[in-house]
Amino acid sequence: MSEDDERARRELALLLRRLTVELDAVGQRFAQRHGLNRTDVRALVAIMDAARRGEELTAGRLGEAVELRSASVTALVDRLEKVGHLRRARDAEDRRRVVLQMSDSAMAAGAEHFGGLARDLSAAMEGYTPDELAVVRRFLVEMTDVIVAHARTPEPQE
Amino acid sequence: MSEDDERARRELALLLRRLTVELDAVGQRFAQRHGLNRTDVRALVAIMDAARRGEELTAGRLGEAVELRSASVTALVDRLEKVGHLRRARDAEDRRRVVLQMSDSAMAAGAEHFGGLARDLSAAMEGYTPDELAVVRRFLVEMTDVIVAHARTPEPQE
DNA sequence: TCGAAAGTCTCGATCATCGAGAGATTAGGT
DNA sequence: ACCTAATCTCTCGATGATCGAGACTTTCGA
Repeated sequence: MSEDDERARRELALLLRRLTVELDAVGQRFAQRHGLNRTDVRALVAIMDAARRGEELTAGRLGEAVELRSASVTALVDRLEKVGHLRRARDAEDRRRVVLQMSDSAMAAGAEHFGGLARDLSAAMEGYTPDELAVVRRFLVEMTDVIVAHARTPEPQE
Repeated sequence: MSEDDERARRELALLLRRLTVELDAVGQRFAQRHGLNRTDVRALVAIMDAARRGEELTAGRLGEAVELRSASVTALVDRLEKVGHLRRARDAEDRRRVVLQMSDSAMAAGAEHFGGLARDLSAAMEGYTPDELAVVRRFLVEMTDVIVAHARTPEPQE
């Protein structure tokens, strides 16, 4: 393997990092625009993702999704409910549970912001052949696997 | 364009998001392992990046890098200095400035954690031809451009 | 039916961040 | 050489996000 190859691979790794930074900034922008913080946005996204799967999140499941303790979830839901982005509803089947229902306006705002990005990304992908997209797909899957291994694996001892 | 193409593109967008989530988790893991928070890690990474460019960061520039006000930077540097990850030094040329010098141990820990990931990513990229990597590179650059446009652009009015 | 478990909430404490402003140093115009 | 304005960092007090401990309600299982 040549040094140029090595440099090219290093550059790709940096591109991946840059992409994550900028994608984070998209959420950050949504947060600022709506007077929310990072956690609030993550929560709304988690609820939207669940809704797209046809599920409703309970407070507890939301806490798992955004990695917060129950006390913090209560405060989080209080914040979002106060500004009208969602409302609590007792689960009829298990009255201990609180299911979170996103308001139509919040759902629309989220779709506007993040859906618009998805559209633009999809449009930009039209400049690639199916074979090229397949290569990209394989690349992203493999890199994600490597990253996941690093995020979950114990520090190597040497 | 077929529906399969559309679905493939949507899946790629989701893969990009998943990758960012997992890459974030890598930093999160470093934070937990060293008793730091997200901001602290971002700060150390910024200082390491600068060091790789042969620069030293001042308190003010670090604040720009991690988007904190000066009061918060002072607190941040206090935290990192207290645990020995860096030390303050007055800039000899401009004595208003405080230059931040990362300790060798912190630098080593960062290189271990993030450098290891970079190595593994690079190794995983050996399974691709130069042409394939060129396609991936073009893809990442273009997608990042689209994302940046979305992070900086005003909301479209419709 | 009764005790344990699950789900959420309340309360008080802790910590990260900020705005306002102080203090020190440098830059620029005269 | 001055003097003012600008720059850089820090201090202080306030605000807000998060947490642990524990209370309360509801469900589950023996």
